[in-house]
Amino acid sequence: VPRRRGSEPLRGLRLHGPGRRSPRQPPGPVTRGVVPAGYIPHCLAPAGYAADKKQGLALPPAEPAYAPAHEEYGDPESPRSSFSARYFRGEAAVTDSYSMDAFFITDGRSRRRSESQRRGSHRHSCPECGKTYATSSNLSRHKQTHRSLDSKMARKCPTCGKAYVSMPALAMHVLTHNLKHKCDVCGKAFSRPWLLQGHMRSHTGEKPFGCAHCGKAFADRSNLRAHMQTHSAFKHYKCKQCEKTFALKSYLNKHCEAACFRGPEHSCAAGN
DNA sequence: CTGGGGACGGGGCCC
DNA sequence: GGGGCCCCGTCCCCA
Repeated sequence: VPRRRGSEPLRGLRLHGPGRRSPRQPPGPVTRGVVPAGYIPHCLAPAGYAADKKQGLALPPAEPAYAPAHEEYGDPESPRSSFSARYFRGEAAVTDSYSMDAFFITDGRSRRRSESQRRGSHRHSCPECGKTYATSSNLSRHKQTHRSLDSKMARKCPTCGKAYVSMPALAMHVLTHNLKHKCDVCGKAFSRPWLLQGHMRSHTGEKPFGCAHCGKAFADRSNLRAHMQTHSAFKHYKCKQCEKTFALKSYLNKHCEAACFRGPEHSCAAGN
């Protein structure tokens, strides 16, 4: 039995963020994930991938765990950067499990990205923030995110009135009102097929994402990522008020909200 | 109050 | 332009 439901009202003030909405939706086809060519097996295990389902969760032998040694998380906002560099230089271990290295540095997209970069393909960069994109079309979409909400280009969701300056973001949001993908077990419905896919794991108990360090498995990749951080001895998020440090940004946020800073007028920015 | 984990929406990117 | 997929961040619950 799931402990919580998306339909629960939001509790009190949050630092920021969209909050949760509650999906209820009709059935729809659940698209199977397809493992893109070049995917690294140990890092993307596959929610709902046929091969995996057959095998169930088979955690690979724990590799020499990760060395606690990833203090080179220089930027807490982007803990993967140095890993990526090492990986692509061939210095990071490649294993069959979700080791710290493997988990943080590799995913299909980053590999594809790096290959295209090796090929020297031209990147289109955003003049405002410097982010680069493979195509001018992708850059054009991205530029929309820099528009002001006051912009004439801003559009509102016809259902809830929420305003968006980015049309792809609006399109995505509109989908959240169209809950086509319904769980056959509990009836909960989702706007996107992969959300249902993830939800189904709460019924099946399938946990494709395993930690190579302790063997614990997770149904959600994001949760494994957070779990991996709990293995780290390094706490990169520091409270500017009391200087306590935390392994996860969410812990710091929670601390700021509950302990050092009370009330919306305070901000407890993550330092490091 | 902290740490850990389940769940899921938004944004980004590729095809 | 749309679909599919993934990461990130957040909300919430519980020990």
